[in-house]
Amino acid sequence: MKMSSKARYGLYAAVELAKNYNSDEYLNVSTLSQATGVTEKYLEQIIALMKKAGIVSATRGASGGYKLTAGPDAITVGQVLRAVEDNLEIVDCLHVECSQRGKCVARNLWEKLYHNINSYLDTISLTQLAEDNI
Amino acid sequence: MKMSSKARYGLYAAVELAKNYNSDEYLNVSTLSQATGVTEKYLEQIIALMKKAGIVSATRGASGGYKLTAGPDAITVGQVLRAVEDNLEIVDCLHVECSQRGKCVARNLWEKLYHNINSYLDTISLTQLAEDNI
DNA sequence: GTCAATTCCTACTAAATTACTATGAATAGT
DNA sequence: ACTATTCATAGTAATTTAGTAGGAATTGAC
Repeated sequence: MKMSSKARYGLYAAVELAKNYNSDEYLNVSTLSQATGVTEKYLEQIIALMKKAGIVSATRGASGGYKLTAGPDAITVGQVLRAVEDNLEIVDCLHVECSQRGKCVARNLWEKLYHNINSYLDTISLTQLAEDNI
Repeated sequence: MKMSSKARYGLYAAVELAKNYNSDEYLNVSTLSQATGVTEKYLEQIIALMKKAGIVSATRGASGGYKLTAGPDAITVGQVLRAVEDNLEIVDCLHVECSQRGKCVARNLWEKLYHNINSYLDTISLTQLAEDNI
C-alpha cells in the first residue's frame, strides 16, 4: 500500500506551483525539475496528468510553463493525488467486477476506507501543505 | 496505492478463522483454501505472517491447523492488514531516511494519513467484518 | 518569418515488486 | 511406523513502476 513516486513528485511540483501562484510568470519544467529534484522528462509526464485533471494550465513556447488553475487555497492534496495516482483506489474491485462471489466480505470495507482516505486528503489545501500547517 | 492480494486473501482467511473460533477444531490450510479460493501454498505464507504477528496460532501434525489467538471481537482488521501487508506504510520515508532535504513538505502529511488509515481500520473487528456491519 | 524555447505525445526499457509455484524438512497424532 | 499437517525457503513468471528517449507541435521574441 505504497504511494507511488508520481504521487510524491506530484505533490512537490504542486507545492512549487503554489508558491508561484501570485507571480504572473509561468513555471517551466526545467525550473520545477531543479526545485524538486525530479528529472524533467518524468516531471513532464506527471504534470501532464495534473493538467488533464484540470488543476494545472500551461502555455507553450518561449517563456511558457505551468500555473495552477486556482489558488492554492482552493486546491486540495486529494485533488493532486487523485490526478497523478491512478485514482488512488485501494483495490481494483471497486470499479472492476470482482471474481469473488458477489458477497465479498471486504468490499464494504474497501469502499469505506477509500472514502475515509479521500475525505481526509480533501481537507488539506496546497497552502496548508506548503506551510506545513497540517 | 493498492492493497496487495495478500491483504485481501489475509482478510478472507481471517474471516473464516473467525467463523470457526467457537469450534474446538483447528482449520487446516486445505479447508481455508477451499473456503477462500486461494491456493494452499500461497495461503500458507499469508497465514504464517499472521502467526508471526501473534493473531493466529497453529498446531502441526494430523488434525492440526490454525486458530485465532483471541476472539474475533478482539481482533481488528487493522491488525490483520498490518500483519500481512508489509506494515501498511504509505511511503518509505516514514522509517527510512528520506533523500529529500530534512524539510520534506509531504512528510507530515504521510504520517497523519498513515495514522488516519490505521485508526479507522482498528475500529473494525473481525466480527463486524464477517457480519458486514461496518 | 525565422529561430529558439517550450509543451506535448508516445514508445521503449530497466528495475523492482507481486503473486505465486515448488520442494522438502519438521512435527505430531493415530 | 505412517500419515497429515505446518514450517522454511528458494525459485520464477507476470505485472507494475519508474524512468529514458526522441521528436512533433506551438508560441513568443527578435
